Amino acid sequence: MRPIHHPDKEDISLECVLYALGDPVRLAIVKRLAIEQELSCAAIEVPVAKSTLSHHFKILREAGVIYCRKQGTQHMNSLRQEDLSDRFPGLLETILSVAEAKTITSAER
Amino acid sequence: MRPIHHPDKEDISLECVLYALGDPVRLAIVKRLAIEQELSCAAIEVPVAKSTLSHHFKILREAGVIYCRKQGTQHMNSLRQEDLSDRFPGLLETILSVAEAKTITSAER
DNA sequence: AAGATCGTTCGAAAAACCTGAACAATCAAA
DNA sequence: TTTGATTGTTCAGGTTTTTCGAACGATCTT
Repeated sequence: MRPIHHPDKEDISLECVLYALGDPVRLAIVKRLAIEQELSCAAIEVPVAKSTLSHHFKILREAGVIYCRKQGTQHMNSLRQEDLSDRFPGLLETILSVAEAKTITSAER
Repeated sequence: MRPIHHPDKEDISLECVLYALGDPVRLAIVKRLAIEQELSCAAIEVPVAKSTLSHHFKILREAGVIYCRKQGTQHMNSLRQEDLSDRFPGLLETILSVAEAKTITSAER
Protein backbone atom coordinates (compact mmCIF):
# COMPACT_ATOMS: atom_id res chain seq x y z
CA MET A 1 0.00 0.00 0.00
CA ARG A 2 1.39 3.34 -1.02
CA PRO A 3 2.00 5.91 1.67
CA ILE A 4 -1.03 8.10 2.18
CA HIS A 5 -0.65 11.53 0.73
CA HIS A 6 -1.80 14.71 2.45
CA PRO A 7 -1.33 18.20 1.04
CA ASP A 8 0.67 20.69 3.05
CA LYS A 9 -1.43 23.22 4.87
CA GLU A 10 -0.40 26.03 2.53
CA ASP A 11 -1.37 23.97 -0.47
CA ILE A 12 -4.97 23.53 0.57
CA SER A 13 -7.12 25.33 -1.96
CA LEU A 14 -10.55 26.75 -1.42
CA GLU A 15 -11.79 25.37 -4.69
CA CYS A 16 -10.77 21.85 -3.78
CA VAL A 17 -12.26 22.16 -0.31
CA LEU A 18 -15.56 23.41 -1.68
CA TYR A 19 -15.53 20.74 -4.33
CA ALA A 20 -14.91 18.12 -1.65
CA LEU A 21 -17.74 19.43 0.50
CA GLY A 22 -20.09 19.78 -2.43
CA ASP A 23 -21.11 16.15 -2.34
CA PRO A 24 -23.74 14.84 0.07
CA VAL A 25 -21.81 11.73 1.02
CA ARG A 26 -18.65 13.66 1.72
CA LEU A 27 -20.48 16.37 3.61
CA ALA A 28 -22.08 13.68 5.75
CA ILE A 29 -18.64 12.27 6.48
CA VAL A 30 -17.36 15.67 7.50
CA LYS A 31 -20.36 16.35 9.72
CA ARG A 32 -19.83 13.02 11.39
CA LEU A 33 -16.14 13.67 11.94
CA ALA A 34 -16.98 17.02 13.46
CA ILE A 35 -18.73 15.13 16.23
CA GLU A 36 -16.65 12.01 16.57
CA GLN A 37 -13.08 13.26 16.47
CA GLU A 38 -11.63 10.20 14.77
CA LEU A 39 -13.35 7.45 12.84
CA SER A 40 -12.44 4.51 10.64
CA CYS A 41 -13.84 4.44 7.14
CA ALA A 42 -16.13 1.55 7.97
CA ALA A 43 -17.56 3.32 11.00
CA ILE A 44 -19.27 5.87 8.83
CA GLU A 45 -22.54 4.52 7.54
CA VAL A 46 -23.38 6.01 4.17
CA PRO A 47 -25.32 4.31 1.40
CA VAL A 48 -22.50 3.68 -1.07
CA ALA A 49 -20.29 0.77 -2.02
CA LYS A 50 -17.05 0.57 -0.11
CA SER A 51 -15.02 1.22 -3.23
CA THR A 52 -16.98 4.43 -3.69
CA LEU A 53 -16.49 5.33 -0.07
CA SER A 54 -12.78 4.79 -0.45
CA HIS A 55 -12.84 7.22 -3.35
CA HIS A 56 -14.73 9.83 -1.32
CA PHE A 57 -12.20 9.61 1.48
CA LYS A 58 -9.45 10.09 -1.03
CA ILE A 59 -11.08 13.27 -2.34
CA LEU A 60 -11.44 14.63 1.18
CA ARG A 61 -7.86 13.69 2.03
CA GLU A 62 -6.37 15.21 -1.08
CA ALA A 63 -8.41 18.36 -0.62
CA GLY A 64 -6.86 18.69 2.82
CA VAL A 65 -10.13 18.35 4.65
CA ILE A 66 -9.29 15.23 6.59
CA TYR A 67 -6.20 13.58 7.96
CA CYS A 68 -5.82 9.84 7.77
CA ARG A 69 -3.50 7.63 9.78
CA LYS A 70 -3.13 3.90 9.50
CA GLN A 71 -3.73 1.91 12.61
CA GLY A 72 -3.24 -1.71 11.86
CA THR A 73 -5.69 -2.65 9.20
CA GLN A 74 -7.88 0.37 9.67
CA HIS A 75 -7.57 3.93 8.50
CA MET A 76 -8.44 6.44 11.15
CA ASN A 77 -9.76 9.73 9.83
CA SER A 78 -10.07 13.10 11.47
CA LEU A 79 -10.83 16.63 10.40
CA ARG A 80 -7.89 18.93 9.80
CA GLN A 81 -9.71 21.62 11.73
CA GLU A 82 -6.66 23.56 12.83
CA ASP A 83 -5.06 23.58 9.40
CA LEU A 84 -8.31 24.63 7.80
CA SER A 85 -8.89 27.35 10.36
CA ASP A 86 -5.43 28.70 9.71
CA ARG A 87 -5.84 28.61 5.97
CA PHE A 88 -9.48 29.65 5.70
CA PRO A 89 -10.56 31.21 8.97
CA GLY A 90 -14.17 30.53 9.80
CA LEU A 91 -14.91 28.42 6.75
CA LEU A 92 -15.32 24.98 8.26
CA GLU A 93 -16.80 26.40 11.43
CA THR A 94 -19.47 28.25 9.49
CA ILE A 95 -20.32 25.32 7.29
CA LEU A 96 -20.61 23.00 10.26
CA SER A 97 -22.67 25.47 12.26
CA VAL A 98 -24.99 25.92 9.34
CA ALA A 99 -25.32 22.24 8.50
CA GLU A 100 -28.43 20.71 9.91
CA ALA A 101 -27.99 17.64 12.04
CA LYS A 102 -29.71 15.55 9.43
CA THR A 103 -27.50 12.85 8.00
CA ILE A 104 -28.15 11.51 4.56
CA THR A 105 -29.47 8.00 4.42
CA SER A 106 -30.19 7.68 0.75
CA ALA A 107 -28.27 8.85 -2.25
CA GLU A 108 -29.19 12.35 -3.39
CA ARG A 109 -27.93 14.76 -6.01
CA MET B 1 -38.68 30.85 -23.14
CA ARG B 2 -39.92 29.28 -19.96
CA PRO B 3 -40.19 31.43 -16.87
CA ILE B 4 -37.00 31.36 -14.87
CA HIS B 5 -37.26 29.27 -11.76
CA HIS B 6 -35.82 30.28 -8.41
CA PRO B 7 -36.19 28.23 -5.24
CA ASP B 8 -37.90 29.82 -2.27
CA LYS B 9 -35.56 30.99 0.41
CA GLU B 10 -36.58 28.18 2.78
CA ASP B 11 -35.91 25.62 0.11
CA ILE B 12 -32.29 26.55 -0.37
CA SER B 13 -30.20 23.60 0.74
CA LEU B 14 -26.66 23.67 2.02
CA GLU B 15 -25.72 20.70 -0.09
CA CYS B 16 -26.86 22.36 -3.26
CA VAL B 17 -25.14 25.61 -2.39
CA LEU B 18 -21.87 23.87 -1.64
CA TYR B 19 -22.22 21.82 -4.79
CA ALA B 20 -22.82 24.98 -6.78
CA LEU B 21 -19.80 26.68 -5.27
CA GLY B 22 -17.61 23.64 -5.67
CA ASP B 23 -16.76 24.40 -9.25
CA PRO B 24 -14.08 26.90 -10.22
CA VAL B 25 -16.12 28.54 -12.96
CA ARG B 26 -19.14 28.99 -10.74
CA LEU B 27 -17.06 30.21 -7.83
CA ALA B 28 -15.50 32.76 -10.15
CA ILE B 29 -18.95 33.93 -11.17
CA VAL B 30 -19.98 34.31 -7.55
CA LYS B 31 -16.82 36.19 -6.66
CA ARG B 32 -17.44 38.52 -9.55
CA LEU B 33 -21.05 39.10 -8.57
CA ALA B 34 -19.94 39.89 -5.05
CA ILE B 35 -18.14 42.90 -6.47
CA GLU B 36 -20.37 43.96 -9.33
CA GLN B 37 -23.89 43.77 -7.88
CA GLU B 38 -25.57 42.77 -11.12
CA LEU B 39 -24.16 41.37 -14.31
CA SER B 40 -25.35 39.84 -17.54
CA CYS B 41 -24.16 36.35 -18.38
CA ALA B 42 -21.99 37.64 -21.19
CA ALA B 43 -20.30 40.20 -18.96
CA ILE B 44 -18.56 37.49 -17.01
CA GLU B 45 -15.46 36.34 -18.79
CA VAL B 46 -14.72 32.73 -18.06
CA PRO B 47 -13.04 30.24 -20.37
CA VAL B 48 -16.01 28.09 -21.30
CA ALA B 49 -18.44 27.84 -24.18
CA LYS B 50 -21.59 29.87 -23.79
CA SER B 51 -23.74 26.78 -23.62
CA THR B 52 -21.63 25.64 -20.70
CA LEU B 53 -21.87 29.02 -19.08
CA SER B 54 -25.62 28.89 -19.44
CA HIS B 55 -25.58 25.58 -17.62
CA HIS B 56 -23.44 26.96 -14.80
CA PHE B 57 -25.82 29.85 -14.31
CA LYS B 58 -28.68 27.43 -14.14
CA ILE B 59 -26.95 25.45 -11.41
CA LEU B 60 -26.31 28.61 -9.41
CA ARG B 61 -29.86 29.78 -9.92
CA GLU B 62 -31.47 26.51 -8.93
CA ALA B 63 -29.23 26.23 -5.90
CA GLY B 64 -30.55 29.61 -4.81
CA VAL B 65 -27.20 31.34 -5.00
CA ILE B 66 -28.12 33.88 -7.63
CA TYR B 67 -31.20 35.70 -8.77
CA CYS B 68 -31.79 36.28 -12.42
CA ARG B 69 -34.13 38.78 -14.03
CA LYS B 70 -34.71 39.27 -17.71
CA GLN B 71 -34.04 42.67 -19.10
CA GLY B 72 -34.75 42.72 -22.77
CA THR B 73 -32.54 40.17 -24.37
CA GLN B 74 -30.16 39.91 -21.47
CA HIS B 75 -30.34 38.07 -18.18
CA MET B 76 -29.17 40.14 -15.28
CA ASN B 77 -27.75 38.12 -12.41
CA SER B 78 -27.16 39.05 -8.82
CA LEU B 79 -26.26 37.26 -5.62
CA ARG B 80 -29.09 36.35 -3.27
CA GLN B 81 -27.02 37.63 -0.39
CA GLU B 82 -29.86 38.47 1.93
CA ASP B 83 -31.66 35.18 1.40
CA LEU B 84 -28.45 33.26 1.87
CA SER B 85 -27.56 35.19 5.00
CA ASP B 86 -30.97 34.45 6.43
CA ARG B 87 -30.80 30.79 5.59
CA PHE B 88 -27.13 30.14 6.29
CA PRO B 89 -25.75 32.99 8.39
CA GLY B 90 -22.15 33.74 7.62
CA LEU B 91 -21.73 31.15 4.92
CA LEU B 92 -21.41 33.27 1.82
CA GLU B 93 -19.64 36.02 3.72
CA THR B 94 -17.02 33.60 4.97
CA ILE B 95 -16.47 31.98 1.63
CA LEU B 96 -16.10 35.32 -0.09
CA SER B 97 -13.79 36.68 2.56
CA VAL B 98 -11.65 33.62 2.29
CA ALA B 99 -11.59 33.50 -1.49
CA GLU B 100 -8.46 35.02 -2.91
CA ALA B 101 -8.93 37.80 -5.40
CA LYS B 102 -7.50 35.59 -8.11
CA THR B 103 -9.97 34.85 -10.88
CA ILE B 104 -9.64 31.72 -12.88
CA THR B 105 -8.60 32.14 -16.48
CA SER B 106 -8.19 28.53 -17.44
CA ALA B 107 -10.20 25.47 -16.54
CA GLU B 108 -9.04 23.76 -13.40
CA ARG B 109 -10.33 20.99 -11.17
C1' DA C 1 0.10 -20.73 7.79
C1' DA C 2 -5.06 -19.79 7.57
C1' DG C 3 -8.71 -16.96 8.18
C1' DA C 4 -10.77 -12.57 9.09
C1' DT C 5 -10.96 -7.64 8.63
C1' DC C 6 -10.25 -3.31 6.39
C1' DG C 7 -9.40 -0.63 2.67
C1' DT C 8 -7.51 0.10 -2.25
C1' DT C 9 -7.33 -0.88 -7.13
C1' DC C 10 -9.29 -2.45 -11.44
C1' DG C 11 -12.48 -2.67 -15.39
C1' DA C 12 -16.90 -1.77 -16.98
C1' DA C 13 -21.47 0.52 -16.82
C1' DA C 14 -24.03 4.73 -15.68
C1' DA C 15 -24.32 9.58 -14.96
C1' DA C 16 -22.74 14.15 -15.56
C1' DC C 17 -20.18 17.61 -18.19
C1' DC C 18 -18.66 20.38 -22.12
C1' DT C 19 -19.15 21.80 -26.70
C1' DG C 20 -20.80 23.55 -31.37
C1' DA C 21 -24.89 24.06 -33.89
C1' DA C 22 -29.55 25.18 -34.12
C1' DC C 23 -33.22 27.63 -32.04
C1' DA C 24 -36.04 31.31 -29.41
C1' DA C 25 -36.71 35.93 -27.66
C1' DT C 26 -35.95 40.67 -27.81
C1' DC C 27 -34.41 44.99 -29.64
C1' DA C 28 -32.98 48.27 -33.35
C1' DA C 29 -32.96 49.83 -37.86
C1' DA C 30 -34.40 50.23 -42.22
C1' DT D 1 -42.68 44.98 -40.10
C1' DT D 2 -39.13 42.54 -42.12
C1' DT D 3 -34.20 42.10 -41.52
C1' DG D 4 -30.35 41.72 -38.71
C1' DA D 5 -27.85 41.72 -34.46
C1' DT D 6 -27.56 40.29 -29.71
C1' DT D 7 -28.32 37.31 -25.77
C1' DG D 8 -29.27 32.93 -23.84
C1' DT D 9 -31.27 28.24 -24.05
C1' DT D 10 -31.75 23.66 -25.93
C1' DC D 11 -30.14 19.65 -28.30
C1' DA D 12 -27.11 15.78 -29.73
C1' DG D 13 -22.60 14.10 -29.40
C1' DG D 14 -18.30 12.90 -27.43
C1' DT D 15 -15.48 13.06 -23.24
C1' DT D 16 -14.84 12.72 -18.46
C1' DT D 17 -16.45 11.36 -13.70
C1' DT D 18 -18.75 8.56 -10.69
C1' DT D 19 -20.23 4.27 -9.06
C1' DC D 20 -20.06 -0.45 -8.48
C1' DG D 21 -18.67 -5.43 -7.76
C1' DA D 22 -14.79 -8.31 -7.85
C1' DA D 23 -10.13 -9.10 -7.03
C1' DC D 24 -6.21 -7.85 -4.50
C1' DG D 25 -2.97 -6.22 -0.60
C1' DA D 26 -1.90 -5.31 4.13
C1' DT D 27 -2.40 -6.36 8.87
C1' DC D 28 -4.06 -8.70 12.88
C1' DT D 29 -5.66 -13.05 15.20
C1' DT D 30 -5.68 -17.80 15.81
